[in-house]
Amino acid sequence: MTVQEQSGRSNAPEGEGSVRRPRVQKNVTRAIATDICADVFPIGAFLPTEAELCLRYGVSRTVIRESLKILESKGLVRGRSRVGTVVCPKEEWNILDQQVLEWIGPRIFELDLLTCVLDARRAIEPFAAEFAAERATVQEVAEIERAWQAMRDAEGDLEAFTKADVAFHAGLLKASHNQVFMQLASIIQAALEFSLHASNEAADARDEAVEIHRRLVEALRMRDRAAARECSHRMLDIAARDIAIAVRNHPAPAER
Amino acid sequence: MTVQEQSGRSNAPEGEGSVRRPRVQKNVTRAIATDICADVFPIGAFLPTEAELCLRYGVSRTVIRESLKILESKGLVRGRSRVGTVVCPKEEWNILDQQVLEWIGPRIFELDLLTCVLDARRAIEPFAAEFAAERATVQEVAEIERAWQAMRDAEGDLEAFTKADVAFHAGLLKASHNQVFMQLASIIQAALEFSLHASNEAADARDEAVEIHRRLVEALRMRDRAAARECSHRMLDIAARDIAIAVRNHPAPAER
DNA sequence: GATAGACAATTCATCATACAAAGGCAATTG
DNA sequence: CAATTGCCTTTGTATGATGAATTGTCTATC
Repeated sequence: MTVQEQSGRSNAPEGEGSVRRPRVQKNVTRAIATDICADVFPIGAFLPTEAELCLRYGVSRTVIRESLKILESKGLVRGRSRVGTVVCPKEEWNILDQQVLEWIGPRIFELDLLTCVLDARRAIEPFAAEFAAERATVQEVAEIERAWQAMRDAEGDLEAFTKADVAFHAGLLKASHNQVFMQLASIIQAALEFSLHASNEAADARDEAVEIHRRLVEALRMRDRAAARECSHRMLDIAARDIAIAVRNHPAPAER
Repeated sequence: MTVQEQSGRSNAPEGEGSVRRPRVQKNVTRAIATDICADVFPIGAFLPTEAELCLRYGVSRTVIRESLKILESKGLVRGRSRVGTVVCPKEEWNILDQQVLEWIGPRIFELDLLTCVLDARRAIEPFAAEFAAERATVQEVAEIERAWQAMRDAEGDLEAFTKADVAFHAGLLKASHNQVFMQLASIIQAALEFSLHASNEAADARDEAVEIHRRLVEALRMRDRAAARECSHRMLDIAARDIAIAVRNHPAPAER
């Protein structure tokens, strides 16, 4: 199936002799990227030549080349003149990049990323909470509190709860006013989305999480750095439980 | 000046009627990026049209477009169909990306990044040191020790000392076996390169740094997590002094 | 038979051109 | 004056040609 067919807007009447040219760049990039993640193009292997890729995805070389440039800039592939384009080892992938994480999707489980991210969160979030307690604006605190309210009101809606929790932590990182921490929001979001779904089904676990999140908001408002740090720690202990459950419920990585 | 002239390899004899076509993609991308960083194209402003960019940099639209795609994928610009390409606010830049940091270069001082990175290092490196003490292979410890030796033997050579120090910390992050920490190596490197030059001129300060780095290597070898963490903390206190000096010696950011 | 140099084949890199699509703007029209 | 419509501009896509460079082959020589 070509990418034009994927993008579901080929319903305009095909004018006689006129060629339809839908916008396909994003689709092609995603298609190649997900094919790489799905081992259609395995690590270390050469991608097909540009000409072959044109046929496979049904687009011109222009689109293929621009897609490859994007993938290369994110570390997924490396193009060598005259030789071809090879898929880079996963260590070189820009896993902190939002788009890359979207392309990886649920395969995040196979990359051992969840535990890495949890460890990183243990290092970062307590610090971020302290900074936020010190430097967050009232607007930022209010935004975080809105996210907390959404968590509280989510009731049984797991989707809404996850979304609110993600917003909470993203808001906290933003309120830390540290540019490095902020950049980590995307990977923490991805990790949360894929670990929360698996757990958080027990109502009492959710209640416990909501309560500790509330205490953190309060600490921010009181500008109490120590309390904020403590809340963050407790929060991560809960998250650790969730992730353990999520990982257990998934097929073992079976890494090489 | 066009980009062809910048790349200093236009010395082949110009065959009659034959057109020289040097590889210019990287140069053009860097040129546009550094122009953005240098406020030639200010934040929020529109870039010139693709046609104008072709003239300005003396390359074809193909090259311009592929460059813009790369910049867009790193968050520096956002292209809107049929409207133009605008320079994104700095918060959206992918400052953890190696290339972006190279483009920013010494302007890292103007972005308040050094203190951000120091705070991030305070959060991360002690953790990374603990993990490294636990999980580093003997080869990794040996590599870190080689970096330490290079620091010790650098004597007055500031360039060599900085390079060795960068290698030391990159090796430590790698030895933590945490993919998130590893991805932060590039920004820590950039921060080190630009802060070490400014300080480290006093020989006794260097000696103190060398000594604490030695103790960390020892802790790794003994698999002593607590000692590794402690060394990392002490190291960062020294780094904090260096950065304070570096920032003081530079023109005030004069942020908007 | 082994090695070195020349050569051809392959594939990426760049250029140039053409046209389609759609946002913005202004003239037109009610 | 407001809404519609059509033109202009600019980006998005397609295509063909050619330069450049790496890889492997082929041949000549020892």
